[in-house]
Amino acid sequence: MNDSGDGSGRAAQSKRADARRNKETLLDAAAAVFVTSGVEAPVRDIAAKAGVGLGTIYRHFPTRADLIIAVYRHQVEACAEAGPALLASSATPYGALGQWIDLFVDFLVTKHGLAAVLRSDDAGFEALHTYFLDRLVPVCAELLEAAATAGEIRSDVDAYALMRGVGNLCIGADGDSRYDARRLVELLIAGLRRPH
Amino acid sequence: MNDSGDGSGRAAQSKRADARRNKETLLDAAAAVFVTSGVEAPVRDIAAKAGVGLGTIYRHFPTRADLIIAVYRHQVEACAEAGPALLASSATPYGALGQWIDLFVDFLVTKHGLAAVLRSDDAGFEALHTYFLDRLVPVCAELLEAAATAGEIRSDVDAYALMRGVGNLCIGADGDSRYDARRLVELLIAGLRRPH
DNA sequence: TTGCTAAACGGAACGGCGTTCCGTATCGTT
DNA sequence: AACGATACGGAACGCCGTTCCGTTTAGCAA
Repeated sequence: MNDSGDGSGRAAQSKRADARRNKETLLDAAAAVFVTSGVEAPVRDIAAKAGVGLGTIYRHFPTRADLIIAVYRHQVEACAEAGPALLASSATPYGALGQWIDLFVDFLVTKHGLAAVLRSDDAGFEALHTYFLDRLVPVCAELLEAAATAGEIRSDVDAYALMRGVGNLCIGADGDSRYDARRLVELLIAGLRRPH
Repeated sequence: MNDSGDGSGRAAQSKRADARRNKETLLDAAAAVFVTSGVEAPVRDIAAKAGVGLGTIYRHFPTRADLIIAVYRHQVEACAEAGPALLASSATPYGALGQWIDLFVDFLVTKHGLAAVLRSDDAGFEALHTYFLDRLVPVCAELLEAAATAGEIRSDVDAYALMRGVGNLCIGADGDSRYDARRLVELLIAGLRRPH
């Protein structure tokens, strides 16, 4: 859980030193470019910022999706791990669910354009969809189940669909002051409450 | 409110006959291609289907957005006009709102990829955003206000944001059987209910 | 230090896209 | 029949993600 994420035993020191250095440089450059130009910034911009050629970027990250995943891996992990923690520390499962969704929404909304590439259609980003959903859907499912068991929400809500929906609601949240994604997600979550 | 939509008096018969014919051919071809390949189909495909050159398509429709608008204009108008009708015929304003949103969602979900280009970011489709929103937001606002006045829903819901949210929820609804946009929109609308 | 090879590099090149531009063909009027 | 004005077609442009391959370099062995 430290260096490059493939987690094969000790360390992936098998690579050449310049390769490892370039990978780090690339990750830093990508993170910087994503902040200023958004996640959909041209690959060439990232390569230029890092001072490497295009071949280098594609050798380390076979597709743009892989680069995005690598840049945000830590934050996704943190979000995933926050789920059980919130469930343990909150007064009610529904409260934990709300706080966890807030975390996820904050994450998406502060990453210019990330929600847009996370969206359901758009082939070519399957790796990204898969990673986000594989990691977060189970966490969401656990929270939903706890809240449903406690009788706080409907019991027929699908975690996968909910995550996609929340992600979709976050699209275009920046650059449009009249569109408040957080508010809409709040309403959506409010809509989960068990009708009585 | 009949022929080509610019509404300047009698008719835009000032154009040459072949030009008018090509415009119709183009609209039909675009509609057909949108059904089979989605709204984001390459412009070249539409030109080929219509049997015209690229220049022709761009002379009639300066940008892809204009073509999409022209193709769906009738249905958007119908949706807009259904608003007041539903308000008059429904038992409660909230019921009318729900039915109207259903209409909008059905429209979006059955047009492969339309919701995706309607989304908030993505410059280059402003004309499309503007048309949809200018036409539908006032209708939505009227329904929201009626429901709020009747005390059925919160009174601090912005029509613009709601329309964008509903549109966003419809993104990627086709091609993913695990994602049920209609259901999520239902939940969002349920979340509008006044907390008591 | 030198020599060598596998590893890694850079960037030209490819295919696809939306859009522009202009030489050519056609319409419809005189 | 002749002649603008109008409209047409498609080559060409610029941008994109991605691929490919000739060149460079790290790291090791002699």
